[in-house]
Amino acid sequence: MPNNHFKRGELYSVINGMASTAVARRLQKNFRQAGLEITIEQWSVLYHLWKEDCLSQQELCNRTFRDKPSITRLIDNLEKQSLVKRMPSKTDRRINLVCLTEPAKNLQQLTIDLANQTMSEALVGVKKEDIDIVKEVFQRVYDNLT
Amino acid sequence: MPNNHFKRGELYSVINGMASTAVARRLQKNFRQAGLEITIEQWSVLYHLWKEDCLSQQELCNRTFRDKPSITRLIDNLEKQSLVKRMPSKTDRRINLVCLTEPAKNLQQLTIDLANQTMSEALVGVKKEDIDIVKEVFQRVYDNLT
DNA sequence: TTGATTTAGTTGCATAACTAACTATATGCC
DNA sequence: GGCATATAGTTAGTTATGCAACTAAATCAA
Repeated sequence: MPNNHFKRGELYSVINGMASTAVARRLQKNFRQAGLEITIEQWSVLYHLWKEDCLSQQELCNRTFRDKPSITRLIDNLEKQSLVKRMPSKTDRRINLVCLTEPAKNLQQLTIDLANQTMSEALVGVKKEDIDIVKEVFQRVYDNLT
Repeated sequence: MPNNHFKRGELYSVINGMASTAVARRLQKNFRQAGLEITIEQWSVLYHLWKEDCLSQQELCNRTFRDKPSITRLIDNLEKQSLVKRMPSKTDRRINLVCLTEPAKNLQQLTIDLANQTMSEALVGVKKEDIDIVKEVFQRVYDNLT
């Protein structure tokens, strides 16, 4: 018997990421209000570079769950804004290392604060245990499909 | 004290809809393998029309959580594929009623089956109670932000 | 009735996604 | 060494999203 616990009307909203879309839109809005010109997608790349700088584009694909063309263009746009720089790898000439510039390094704290604030707004009235369950389910779904 | 129960590394995946993106990608793949040419976004419009045919574009905006330009273009593309037809409302000349064509009506059962099958694959090993909690959290997050 | 406001929908512009096809470099095998 | 294969990244084409500015029709109020 299939595991169809989502009713039809709800199925759709899961697939289309109703809740996560709403969170992303709010964060984008909060970025704009703070005078930040970056998109959520650009931020997600910077986010991984703040954790570990100078990753290859392929590594950014893995960590952001994006394909190669998407990363190519995100890096293009981030480079236009002088937030990252492509550096050729010294050991493998196929590889570009994507490194943060000084201005990008300075954005880290502000954007993390805005992201935390956005999640706080989103999670008002949600119990910690339930959040843990959501995280587990997300991970399980992701693992089931990849 | 802020409600930051998501740790940093997980925060991002919620905002970018890691899990729901994976589900959407799998469903798109299943559509393609079944020979269906429609996108997930187009399907989400058809989905609401199967529940209730001949909705206005504004009503489709509300039900699919999309803005007006997005719906305009989704309808444009669905019309190109002869899956829907814009019909002028008889009582309000500003309104287009978006109605299903016969070919679109025939797609309903197949796509619902594929969607259910996809959700089954995604939800292997996930408890029904946990799914209910996810749904509640999603709704709460959505309500908090809109 | 007319003039302001609201509502429904469209268009233009920028960014981003996926697929497929491509180039260039590295690796592995004979 | 030389050829097949795998890996890193780019480009082109289509679809979709968000925002701002726009047109047309309906509504509301003086």
